[in-house]
Amino acid sequence: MGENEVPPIIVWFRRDLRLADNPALMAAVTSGRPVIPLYILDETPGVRRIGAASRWWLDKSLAAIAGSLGVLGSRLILRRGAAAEVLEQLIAETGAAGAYWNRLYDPGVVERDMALKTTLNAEARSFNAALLTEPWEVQTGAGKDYSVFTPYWRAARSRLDRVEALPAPKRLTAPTEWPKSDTLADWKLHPSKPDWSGGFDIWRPGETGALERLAQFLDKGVHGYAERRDRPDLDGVSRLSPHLHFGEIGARQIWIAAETAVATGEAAYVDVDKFQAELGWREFNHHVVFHHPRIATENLRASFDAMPWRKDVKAFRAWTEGRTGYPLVDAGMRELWATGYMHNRVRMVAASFLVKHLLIDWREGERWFWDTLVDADPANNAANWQWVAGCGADASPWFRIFNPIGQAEKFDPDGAYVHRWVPELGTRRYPRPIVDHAAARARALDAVKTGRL
DNA sequence: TTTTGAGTTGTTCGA
DNA sequence: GTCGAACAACTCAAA
Repeated sequence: MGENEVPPIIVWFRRDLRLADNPALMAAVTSGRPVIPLYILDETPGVRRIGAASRWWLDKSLAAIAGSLGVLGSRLILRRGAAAEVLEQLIAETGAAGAYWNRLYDPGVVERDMALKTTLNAEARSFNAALLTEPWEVQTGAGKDYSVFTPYWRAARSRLDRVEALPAPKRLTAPTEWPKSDTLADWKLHPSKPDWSGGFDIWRPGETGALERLAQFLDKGVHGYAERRDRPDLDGVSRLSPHLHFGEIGARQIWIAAETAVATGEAAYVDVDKFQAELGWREFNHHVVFHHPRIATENLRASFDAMPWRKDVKAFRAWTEGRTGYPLVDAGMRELWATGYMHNRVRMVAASFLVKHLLIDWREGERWFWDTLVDADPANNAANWQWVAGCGADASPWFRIFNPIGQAEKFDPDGAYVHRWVPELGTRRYPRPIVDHAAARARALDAVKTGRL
């Protein structure tokens, strides 16, 4: 680097793969310095590796953000390795004055980033891009973290009178010389031998796809969302979760768009509160995971440590492959396998079935979802599995056991969803139930009762 | 400190 | 078919 050159700022992209409402990027741009956008395929010990479906998504999302940066006269530098080493190396190579990033809140990542703040040989700055309210900003009257949703959301909501989002930068100054980069193809994020991603073509990863999805959802109207969101046979949910997970769109942008649509009366909104509360659950889950980092591996309620989980490889396999003989469960598991997604209502039923009907440890289900969901998220996935299992942050009566037949009748009344994913239903090829519902229910109630003593 | 009210998403039984 | 109660008592958050 020549003596007269201005030292650049590295913008370390992580799960914030967007240009709009990206405070780290905006801070780098407004510093007036050249900007080096970076993505690291992180191999830091203690940081959980992403699953196969997430790798598929990441591949497309990185291509999208690289393309958008290209339009602004910039690039995305790709490197792999332990994040700290990669950053130090790149700072040394480029003489960067700073490294900016947007904060994450999950186990391993928080420690990694905190350490970087003191060890990096450059100005390290972090920002909030992901959440409406960061985990430490909301506290109970006693100054503690919340573990019940309703009071948490009441407190968090009251802070959200004026939510603002940043625009996308118009232009990025390039460094005089670009550092070396891997190619996306080098990383082999897209599956091969076999390429199982045929059913994933329903998705459009990337910032543009995310904004389109939001517009589409708001356009149809959240009207009736409170009811329609429970119907897997209808197009009643936003399907923004993977976009949100990868930060292709931010919670603030969604919040503002929902508020604006209500204010301008573009659609008949009766259920916007319900939709916003779903963002609230995401906020709450991040709050919980920040204060309880071992949530993916340890019961939040220690009383569940005594639960007599069954080891049942055959049953677990039947569950993963959608061969339990319970149509709604099987449809959900097949939708997941085919598309990397499962409707929320069906997730609850399928997860409840694994934990309560099969008495298989929720952690096994959590790991399966981690690998197969395109929206697999350290906070949401772990917190929701614990919630279903009954050991989660929010007190839920232990006797709440979903009836997979009753749920199907209620939420898929014409069987459209079930028939779509289980076409052989009603023929001899469809398996008989691997457990009897009434017997399994009785067994689960007994196990929880005795296991808790 | 003690008390009090309340808590995402359910199921089954019997009247 | 509909409706209310029982399930079994716990924990949290705020007053």
